[in-house]
Amino acid sequence: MASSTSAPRAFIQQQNLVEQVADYLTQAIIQQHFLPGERLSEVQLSRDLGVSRAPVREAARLLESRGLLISKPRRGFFVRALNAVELEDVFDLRLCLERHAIQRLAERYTPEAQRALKQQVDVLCEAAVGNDGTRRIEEDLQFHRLMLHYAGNERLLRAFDDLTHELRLCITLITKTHEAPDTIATSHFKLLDALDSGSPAACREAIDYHIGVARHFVVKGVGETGDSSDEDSADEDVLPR
Amino acid sequence: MASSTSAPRAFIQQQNLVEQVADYLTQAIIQQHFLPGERLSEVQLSRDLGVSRAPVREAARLLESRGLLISKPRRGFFVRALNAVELEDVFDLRLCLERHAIQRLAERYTPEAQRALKQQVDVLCEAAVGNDGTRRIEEDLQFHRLMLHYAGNERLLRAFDDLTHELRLCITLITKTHEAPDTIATSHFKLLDALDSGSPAACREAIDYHIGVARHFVVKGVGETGDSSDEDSADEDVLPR
DNA sequence: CACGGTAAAACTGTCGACAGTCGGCAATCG
DNA sequence: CGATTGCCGACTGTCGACAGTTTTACCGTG
Repeated sequence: MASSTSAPRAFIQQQNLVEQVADYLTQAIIQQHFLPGERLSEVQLSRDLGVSRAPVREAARLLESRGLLISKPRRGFFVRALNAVELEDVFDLRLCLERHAIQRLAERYTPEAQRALKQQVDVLCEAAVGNDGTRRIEEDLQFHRLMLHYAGNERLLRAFDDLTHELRLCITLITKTHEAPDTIATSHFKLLDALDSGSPAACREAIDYHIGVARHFVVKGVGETGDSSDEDSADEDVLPR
Repeated sequence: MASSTSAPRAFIQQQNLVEQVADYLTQAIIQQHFLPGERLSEVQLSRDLGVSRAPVREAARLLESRGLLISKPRRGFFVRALNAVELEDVFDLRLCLERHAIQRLAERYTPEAQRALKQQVDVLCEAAVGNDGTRRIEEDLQFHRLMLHYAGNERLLRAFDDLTHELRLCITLITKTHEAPDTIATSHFKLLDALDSGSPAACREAIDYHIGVARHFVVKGVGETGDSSDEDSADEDVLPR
């Protein structure tokens, strides 16, 4: 993380530097090369990546909007650290979005969507038996992303993507305490069955159960491994306008 | 804990240039000083505002994340233009968020929340009889923001705030075709009554009706005044990962 | 007169540099 | 010995400048 004499990424020469830096930072944060609460030095990063500070700053702003970083004035950018409450809020919002999405999807459940979702469940099951925890999570998220996609609301999908970025903040926690392979499979098959049935109530019940299980595992992981870091400012949110 | 007033917030020093430029740009876009689809020249803006291009670029990135601008590589930043479908999506997501919020709020409807909401409805009614269309919209949004706030999910509130930024893109359309004052009042009183009743079904019905009316007026406004602008690229969304 | 090509102008992406500010450390005082 | 104050280093915020690219305007040609 600090004092990286090692050349991190040599292939910084393809498209927008900003997006490349943003991708690098995202991966580095997800893989915990930068720990939650850690401060990111702009000059350090620009030196390591061999670019100027301007792209680094703009990429950091991008990640800030995605909830991966937070900026303190005159202090710099810090890796976001989710506490238990914030994590609960994330899962509550996810429940909100996916409930809505599965209802919309049930209204317009095309054979194409059905095929794509089934295929993704197969991929997920294949990944579930492997020991690559990160890939398991990614395929899981991809299934849900497909649901949101076929729900037919681009804006809803964007809100979900924003949320998954934050979810990836604690992806290492999830990989350690994830469900068993067969649990994952049955849990997703239930979603497919509910969609096939076309019953809104069944869909809602299935998604509620599904998110509830995921939330349970993540919260358990946070509780075991330790929560977020510093709580420097105990400022109560006095309803900003 | 000496001072009970607890105002350690030292406003003495204005914020950084980035936020100032962002605020200026936001207001300029809302007030249609920059038309939808119009390109924003960085050098022009920096000259006009008397700052360098760096803060302008960072502010533009910020607004891009809020959905007010879109950036095309090597082309620059353009004012976002919502077409009819995107607007429908925005209202669908708003319905999703507010349905969830009012359910959560009903579960924890404190006297404080009740008082604040009632007060805001009074303010809104007062604004509704005036002829300041923009303020009417802002007070309306503020009421809904209060609902989201007292729902107790910070992340949900942030998603709502992101959405309102996009809603403000076509605020001038809304001001022209907004509802009558008494309609606004009764519509919001129904929400309060539903919350007072504590019935989830009543809350859902009230918010569905409420959002539906708002959506109707906005879509009508778009249909009358004209939709979005250029559709240069007819790229079909091929399910990006 | 329409059209295509070329060159100039303008603009974005990126860089290095300077100034103001913040945090930490040490010297001084009670 | 502990607390306070001044200083120093490091860093962020901001700026002007350069290179590559896109747009535009002009000119020549069919």
